[in-house]
Amino acid sequence: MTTVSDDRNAAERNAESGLEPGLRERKKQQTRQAIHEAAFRLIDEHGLEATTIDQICQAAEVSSRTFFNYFPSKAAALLQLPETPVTPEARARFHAARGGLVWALCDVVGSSSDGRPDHVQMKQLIGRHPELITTLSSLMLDLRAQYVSLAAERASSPEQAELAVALVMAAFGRTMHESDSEVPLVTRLRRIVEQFQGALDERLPE
Amino acid sequence: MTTVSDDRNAAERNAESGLEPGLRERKKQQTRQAIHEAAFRLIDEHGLEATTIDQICQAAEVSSRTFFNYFPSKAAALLQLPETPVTPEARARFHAARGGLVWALCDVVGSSSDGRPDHVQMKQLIGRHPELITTLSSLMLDLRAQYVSLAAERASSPEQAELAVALVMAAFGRTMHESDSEVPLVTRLRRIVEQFQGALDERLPE
DNA sequence: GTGTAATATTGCAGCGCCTGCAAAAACAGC
DNA sequence: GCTGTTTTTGCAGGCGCTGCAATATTACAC
Repeated sequence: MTTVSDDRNAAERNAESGLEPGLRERKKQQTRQAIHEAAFRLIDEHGLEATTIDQICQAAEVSSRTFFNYFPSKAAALLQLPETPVTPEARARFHAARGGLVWALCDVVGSSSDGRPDHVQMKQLIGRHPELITTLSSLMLDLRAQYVSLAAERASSPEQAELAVALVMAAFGRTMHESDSEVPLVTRLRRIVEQFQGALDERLPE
Repeated sequence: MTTVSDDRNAAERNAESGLEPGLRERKKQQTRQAIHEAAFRLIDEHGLEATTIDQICQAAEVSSRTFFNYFPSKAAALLQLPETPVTPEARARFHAARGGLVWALCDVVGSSSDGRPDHVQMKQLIGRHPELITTLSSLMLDLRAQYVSLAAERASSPEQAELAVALVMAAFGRTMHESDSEVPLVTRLRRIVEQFQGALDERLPE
């Protein structure tokens, strides 16, 4: 029988009590980071297709089975997308943002990606390997769903929420093709949305 | 040694001389169609993930190796995207279209899909299985490239061509979520692009 | 320190997707 | 029928990914 009186696991109790993470948690983060870095280095060197998961595991010194305990796929280990990009702060900023729904979404999407510690290296990697763009967009599908439900909080209809997200995600895809990594993503997103505007107003249909 | 005097194969010689296709060619089309129909029926019934390629082959009465002689993947057999959606007629219509670049692209993209013999059934299938939308968009990537080069023929810059295609493809993705299959795709594309316009003009940024 | 529960890592067996290669079958033209 | 071409098929195998059970490691109470 167990000695603890509740049904929460150690990690939850730890997070709730605000204590520093124990050895176990530190090792997990360390393993996760080792896998990610090995994936990054090898894929940057040989490409996504040419790099096998076994090679990554060998470089990270873990078994291939452990790899899948941390990431569901090779691309996930490389890109390491946040599980919940819509943080409470992002949600607050979204509701406080001035301008239309699309522009508010640019803020959220842009800052969630800019906030990553290695976002500069990621941009450079994607710049060197354009084929990763399609991989990225397919991995972003569940993130996209979160953006849709966020957008629905300000949209007049669910359709309008999906419409706005579709626009911003299309703009996000375009930002990947640009090479100037020093400009913050939010700015670049807004620029592209403005270009969308220009393209649509170019000439009205008959 | 061979009895023909040139290095072209039978199919090319046939197409060039305009003769009716022989038994060999007819059987190929027949096999292709059998695989496609089996894939369509089984996936519609059990879903994309739950249907294995071996099941499709069994239903189509071909070996699994033959399957891959016709289609590179399960989804490709189901959707059977045209290899060249930009026909000469589509190109002519594109250049003759009035209105801006985006609107002209709507014509091409819309008609290339509406022209399919089974486009009504495909729409209904996608309506019943929304998860196919992501599969479809990843398969459309090379088609997208063709649209980009087509757009470049009328665009003032390559960037503008890619921008316009990104917009139209985003609109195309939205059309998949609608259920009214009787309205032609071109019309629905234009409607969504107009909604894009409205969403962007909703309120200008500060 | 020791014992026990919780958690992480690993090996293994296995399914499914997909490819190259070479043999066998089917077709085309004479 | 015979021959060359094309298609089909079987086979071997790599790779991605998952479930399961055994093992090793950490956490905690005593």
